[in-house]
Amino acid sequence: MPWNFNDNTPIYQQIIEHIKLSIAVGEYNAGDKLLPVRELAAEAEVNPNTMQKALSELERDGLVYSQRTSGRYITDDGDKIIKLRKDLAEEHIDWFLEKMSRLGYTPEEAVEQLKKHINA
Amino acid sequence: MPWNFNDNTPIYQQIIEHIKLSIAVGEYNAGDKLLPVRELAAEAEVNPNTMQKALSELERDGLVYSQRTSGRYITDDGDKIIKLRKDLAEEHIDWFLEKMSRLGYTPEEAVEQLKKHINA
DNA sequence: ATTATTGTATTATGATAGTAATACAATAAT
DNA sequence: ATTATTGTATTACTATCATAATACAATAAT
Repeated sequence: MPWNFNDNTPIYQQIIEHIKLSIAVGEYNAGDKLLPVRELAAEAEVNPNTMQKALSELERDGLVYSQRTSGRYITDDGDKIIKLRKDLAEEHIDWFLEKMSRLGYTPEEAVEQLKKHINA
Repeated sequence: MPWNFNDNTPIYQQIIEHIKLSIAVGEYNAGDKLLPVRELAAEAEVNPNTMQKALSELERDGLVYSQRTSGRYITDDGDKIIKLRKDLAEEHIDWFLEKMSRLGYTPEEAVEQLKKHINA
């Protein structure tokens, strides 16, 4: 699968988001083994260093961990994954309400606009 | 007023958003005269070129126009300003639904989560 | 014990983007 | 006509990023 990047954001950050999302929606499960950095890099068609950079950050977040030569794994903590999805949703919600608020919409009005948009 | 910037996004883009927002919510009115680039730059504490770059883009969007030495003005087209606010809201809605969709939430579920968040 | 596979670290290079410094151009004001 | 004020253009500096090439480190597999 050729990963899809846009030009505005650094690739390594897009990789981070991509993998986070994959974890959050269950494309990876707790404890799953990841492909080696070099293979992931080949698959995404980026330099191994770029992939490594992204993975390192995911490791700092505790979403993956690596075992020296055995490979790299998704966290074994299933709750963490559930929390991840909730946190991401929460972020989007906060962001949306914040933006709408700055435009002068109350939370209730924001919901209203959202509904209107969906039923159209 | 010291403008408030974060570090992730280019300053000139943040300026664009800032001014767009000011126009959209009526802090500027159609036809209003803007301060000179240099003064705006001083006020925002950025380099004049950075301010200029932002203003140029707003000009391409037709939200402001400049008259050689007399200065720079907000568009005279009031409808355009009304449309701007709607468009911005629309953008945020689309963005929100898109992000939630990728997390596996249907539009209806997204609304539900949003409501839940507000009543908490 | 040796080898292959994996992650990690180092250093360098080229490209791009953002910012900055400065000079130029046009015209309103005097 | 001159000057001050404004927008605009040019050029250069700097930081970040992506890539690349290589080397190193650890351990599972043999």
